[in-house]
Amino acid sequence: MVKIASWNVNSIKARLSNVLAWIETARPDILCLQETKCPEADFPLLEIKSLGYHVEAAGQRSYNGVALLTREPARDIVKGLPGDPADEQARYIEATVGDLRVASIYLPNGNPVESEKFPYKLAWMDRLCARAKELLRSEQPVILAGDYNICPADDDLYDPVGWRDDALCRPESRARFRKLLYLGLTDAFRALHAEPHVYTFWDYQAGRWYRDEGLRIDHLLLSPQAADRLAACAIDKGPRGKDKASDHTPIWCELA
DNA sequence: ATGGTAGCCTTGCTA
Repeated sequence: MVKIASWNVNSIKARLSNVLAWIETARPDILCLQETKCPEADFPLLEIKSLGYHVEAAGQRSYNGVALLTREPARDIVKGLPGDPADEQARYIEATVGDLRVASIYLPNGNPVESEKFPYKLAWMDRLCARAKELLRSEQPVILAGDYNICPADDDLYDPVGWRDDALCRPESRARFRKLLYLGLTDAFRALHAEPHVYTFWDYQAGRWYRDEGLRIDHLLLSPQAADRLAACAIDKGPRGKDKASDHTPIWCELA
């Protein structure tokens, strides 16, 4: 059994003690991080390596940043989503770990939709779709894990009407997420859990956590060869309730 | 109620 988790930590430096504590209890084989918010040279390697993990990171100052924490060394690392050499935002890292090809994805938020940020999001999703096609052609187990900044359906958030025109819920965004599924990828959480209103993100503002008013925007997408092995998938709400919490909480799955 | 919070270092921007 291999356990793969994804967590938007909203700064690895600010979250280090929470992350270390979660790793010690959850013991994932692979942990995909997003919004690390630091260049690779500043990544807190010692503390993570002392828990028995290898670190591969793609970062930049202040914004974005992704990483792969793995118990086995990662091989054949790709940093940056292929398809646009001019894109300098640190939102994608991909590697082979054991027999699994895994990516940590921080998909652009896209708000406000009137700005250039929304077309950037949609174009980024088109590039992700192209990359997913390539990976699926390998017929290997693949897991695309991360903060997709996409709320797939109205029962994946607390207020569908209020969020209707948000970049996380817009039809253009949801259509591109469905396109990933139509390629043959499986939403691991939805494959095993039908219940509505289960979330991975609760805004810091307006008491959203205390009211359980959140969104399901962090996803584990599996190729058929990975989905065949899917044994469990869960959202661990524990870390969201801790002091100095990220606004996201980890989602994990186990493959037989 | 045009609010509210968190993290970065840019005392505004991103989310």
